[in-house]
Amino acid sequence: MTKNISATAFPSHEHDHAACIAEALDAAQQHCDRHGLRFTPLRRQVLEIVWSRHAPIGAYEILDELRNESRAAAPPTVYRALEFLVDHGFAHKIESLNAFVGCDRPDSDHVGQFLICGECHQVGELDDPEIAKLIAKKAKTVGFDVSHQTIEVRGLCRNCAGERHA
Amino acid sequence: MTKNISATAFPSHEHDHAACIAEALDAAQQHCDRHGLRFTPLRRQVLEIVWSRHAPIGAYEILDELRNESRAAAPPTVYRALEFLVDHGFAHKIESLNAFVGCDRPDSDHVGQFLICGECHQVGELDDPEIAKLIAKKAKTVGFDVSHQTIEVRGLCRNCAGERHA
DNA sequence: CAATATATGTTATATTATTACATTATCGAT
DNA sequence: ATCGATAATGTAATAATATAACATATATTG
Repeated sequence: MTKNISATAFPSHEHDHAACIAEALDAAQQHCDRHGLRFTPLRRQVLEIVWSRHAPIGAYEILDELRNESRAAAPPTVYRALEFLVDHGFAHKIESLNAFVGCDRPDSDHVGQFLICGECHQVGELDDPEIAKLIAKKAKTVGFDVSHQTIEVRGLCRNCAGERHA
Repeated sequence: MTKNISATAFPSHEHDHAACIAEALDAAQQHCDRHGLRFTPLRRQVLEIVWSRHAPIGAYEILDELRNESRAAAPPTVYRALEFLVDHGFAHKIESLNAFVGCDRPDSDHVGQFLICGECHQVGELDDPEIAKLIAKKAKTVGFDVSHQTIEVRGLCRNCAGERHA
């Protein structure tokens, strides 16, 4: 049984946030080095902003952050960086929120299966091949050939469910 | 084995379009009658526009249609009608397209599992409880309690696959 | 170092969605 | 029937999200 949720999903409130951001940036850096991709200062900065919150962040919030960090920025600045990050698996877009989350497994060519907590708004990522396969199989029964899946699930995460009962 | 894709999904190019719209409108009317909902002329008109295309339609395209049909209309006109239609299951929003499709099974409290053809842009709706259950089960393994699922799948429908080979 | 390709800056605008408030239509009780 | 309450629609303004088009700068390659 492989671990099927990322380590950073629904972290406890006490987790070492700085360290987990650093890890994600390192992973991205290494991936880019290995694949001849240009992890430019802008792209790194945007990824850092995305990771600085363990929850989806909108493009215009990122834009505000960039400007706070005194970088010249306009919407295309952000959207282009996000396009790079999403294309290479460093981040995902959550369609139902028009917002973006970091992904710490750039290597795996996974379908993102996102668990979005309605309480803390954090997002966990399942990467379960069984789900993907079942959907592809069911689609096939009606003659549909799947190329990409968008799966976004709302609900309550373990941390928040615990707090409700406390 | 229950039929798990709606009759109107990926209809052949020769299907009786007028009849299938009429059916959907009738079904909506009956559902509203039975549940004390007000199927007003505006709501009917918007639903008819949504159904007039077997593919997702954007709110502003609906707005244009309404104006063509010489009804006073502004964005809230459309969004409010859509809210009603979506709330009661007569239509669904496709999050990844910011667009809306008709649903011909208002009664069933189903999760929509949408098959979006990249070629003809039509949308089929799976309503497969196995998929929904598997996702809920997998989420549970990481302590996540599911309340709603958004599932949107891209690919190629049977009709279009056939035409490619023809 | 020149030529090319890639990335970013900048302005403008397109697209999608909501807020706020006025008006009209419908429903229920008298 | 009509009054009052509720729900639906009209209307104007604006917010939020995303892209197009073109200029400039930075990196890569020969």
